[in-house]
Amino acid sequence: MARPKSEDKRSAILAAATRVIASQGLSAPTAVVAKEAGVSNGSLFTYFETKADLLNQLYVELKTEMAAASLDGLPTESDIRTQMRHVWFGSLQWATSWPQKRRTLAHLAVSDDITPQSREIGHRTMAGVAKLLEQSRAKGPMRDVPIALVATLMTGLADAVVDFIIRDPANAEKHCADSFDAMWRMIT
Amino acid sequence: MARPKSEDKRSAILAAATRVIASQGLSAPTAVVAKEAGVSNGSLFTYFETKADLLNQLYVELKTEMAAASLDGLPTESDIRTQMRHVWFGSLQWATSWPQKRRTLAHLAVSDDITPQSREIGHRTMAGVAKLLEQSRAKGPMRDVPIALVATLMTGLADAVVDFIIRDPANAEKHCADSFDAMWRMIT
Amino acid sequence: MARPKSEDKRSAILAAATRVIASQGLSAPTAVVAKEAGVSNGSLFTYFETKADLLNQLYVELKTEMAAASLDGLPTESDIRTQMRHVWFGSLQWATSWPQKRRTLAHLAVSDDITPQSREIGHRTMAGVAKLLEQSRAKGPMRDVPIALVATLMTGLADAVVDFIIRDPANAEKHCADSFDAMWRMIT
Amino acid sequence: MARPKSEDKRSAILAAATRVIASQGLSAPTAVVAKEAGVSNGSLFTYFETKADLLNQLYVELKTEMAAASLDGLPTESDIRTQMRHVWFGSLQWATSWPQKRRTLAHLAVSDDITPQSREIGHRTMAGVAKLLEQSRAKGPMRDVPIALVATLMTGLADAVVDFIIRDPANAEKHCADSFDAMWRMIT
DNA sequence: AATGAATGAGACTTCATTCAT
DNA sequence: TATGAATGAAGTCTCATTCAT
Repeated sequence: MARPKSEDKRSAILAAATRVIASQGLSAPTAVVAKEAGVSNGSLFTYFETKADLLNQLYVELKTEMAAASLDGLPTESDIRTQMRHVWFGSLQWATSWPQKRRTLAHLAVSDDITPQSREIGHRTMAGVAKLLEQSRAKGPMRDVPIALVATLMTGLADAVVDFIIRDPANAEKHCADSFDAMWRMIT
Repeated sequence: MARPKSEDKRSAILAAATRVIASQGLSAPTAVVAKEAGVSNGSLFTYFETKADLLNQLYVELKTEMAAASLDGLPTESDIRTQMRHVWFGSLQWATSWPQKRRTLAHLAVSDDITPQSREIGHRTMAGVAKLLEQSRAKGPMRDVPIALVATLMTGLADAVVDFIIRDPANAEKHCADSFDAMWRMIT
Repeated sequence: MARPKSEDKRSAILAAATRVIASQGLSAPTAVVAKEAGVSNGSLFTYFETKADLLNQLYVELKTEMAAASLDGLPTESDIRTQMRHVWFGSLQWATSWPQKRRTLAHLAVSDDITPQSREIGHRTMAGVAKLLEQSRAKGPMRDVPIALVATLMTGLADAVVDFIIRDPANAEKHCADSFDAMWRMIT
Repeated sequence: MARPKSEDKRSAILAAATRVIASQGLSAPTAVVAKEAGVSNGSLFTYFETKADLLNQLYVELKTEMAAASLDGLPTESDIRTQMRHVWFGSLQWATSWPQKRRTLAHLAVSDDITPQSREIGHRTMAGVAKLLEQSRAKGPMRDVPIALVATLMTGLADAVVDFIIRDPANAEKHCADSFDAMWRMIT
């Protein structure tokens, strides 16, 4: 209860959790996370009530960060395709630059500990992207397809490319471009 | 002589594991799986040496079943698009008909317990689909993109649709059609 | 119930148990003993009702064998010292020739599974030696010490030498002689 | 800060283990040891990493205690025989005063869980006795016998007497004296 | 009689969470 | 507030013994 004293410590724990979960999976003990964060066993629980709570907050944090990376510096004056390309490259770049964050996020995304509320928040961070997407497909072949399906398809595509790039980082740039073209063909 | 190891029991355990993991996740206790299968705690371990072993065998089994569903009844005489459509509908249908299997497979796919060997086997079951894919994109805009990337994108797309359909099964048929069209635009 | 059919199988199990216990200790699973004996899991229990039963029978068998080795070829016409020396060398030789038997016997000797009855039987196999011992100390300094104590001391000495010889087998013969002299000084 | 690891609790666990192992053997469950120590199941493992670790520490502790009992109050100014007699009575007295410790030590001594390191440490605690022994036999009939063998013989003798005394404690004093005389005859 | 699958009690150990310091 | 020892429920796996074949 009450805001914990040190925001640094909170961040340290979240960062440690990211690293530990990336390498050990969600079953990583909280004790290991605490040690990695340079914090005591018990302190972790003054910052996060339960392990599930930690996981949820981490999920939201990573989702938010990813969204920010996609939208940062968006050329709002340019045409839709250019903006979309910016988003596509931004999010892929984030994911491939921070493989641990991306890996941990992937673990979290399938966890039963993540509440619908957290998922909803995560979803909302992507609102900006969703609007772009809406405009992109407005006059294309998917104009009558539920937007939710379109979004799902795009996300699925993006996830797949990231997986691929992580395994073959040498040609990241080209894979980004190729996949963007594919995605664009799909919705326009 | 002596009671032979019963194939029925092995199947019962795998089926039980599918159900239990779908609802409780990978951390489901082996004891629960055993009880659900109507088998004693210890018996599970005469059929599967360790829990990880059970998980791996289940993974291969489900992957194989899914591949079989996609390729079953493939109209080999028809044109590529028709065949591809058959595969697309087949695999989506399997996934939506057996939501528990699909959900469990999704859990298994991200588990650290699944060995590279198992993944390799799972991969190979999709060889038939891979060939079709190769032909599909041969003359399209992705002709110079690595086939592995194309396959990854398609799989990502399919996974995404399945997730979507599971949440909105009422319009499964339509979502299938829409997503197939999207996919086809992407590669041709 | 009823005598089991094959005496060979019984022996095979006892021999296997000797080997397995020597290397794995008393906690060796009965299943391992059975496999080592080339017999099925369940068959072991038609020859020995329980694991404890197997252990007890093995104890008696080994004790008996050791006693036989000591007394075999005893020069009953010679003087006491010569006979005693024969026994001493005989039993040490057995113990050093069959280190596994000796090791297993040592394990069994401290086990809580060995019943007083079995120990009594084991004790009795040494009766011949006891009589010799009785005569040896009759006129010596230990003539008024309880014979049981004398026997205990002698056994303790013998055990100790065997341990020593097993660790330094090269000079077995000399250690035998030295220790016999020591023992003889002790009781005469 | 925080509750410090309590030396009392560690001792309580070791003492409980001594009692429990004396009566149930080495297969005594850690849960029983914990309960006997008035400590929770899990706490045992904050003091001892594994059961084997507990066993090893207990072994070293008991060995050390026994050595201390033998050497405590050694009349270093007296002649060798007197000193040796002091040691002999001291160690026998310890063993007969603490039958549970002695019994547990006997169990531990034959356990495969005791590491060579622990045995080495145990061995070293007896260094003081070894020196005395060396002097004792210097001019006697065993002067050319390896000292290690002499030590082994003596230990074997002592162990045997203890076993005997435990079964017949009434005449402990006399058995001590008799066995010491026997031992002394042996080495001088 | 022989086989080996079936059983289920329990063993050791881990770990989220609490609480004394 | 920070610490880390304390807790005990729970998990995986083992194994003596039984029993269907």
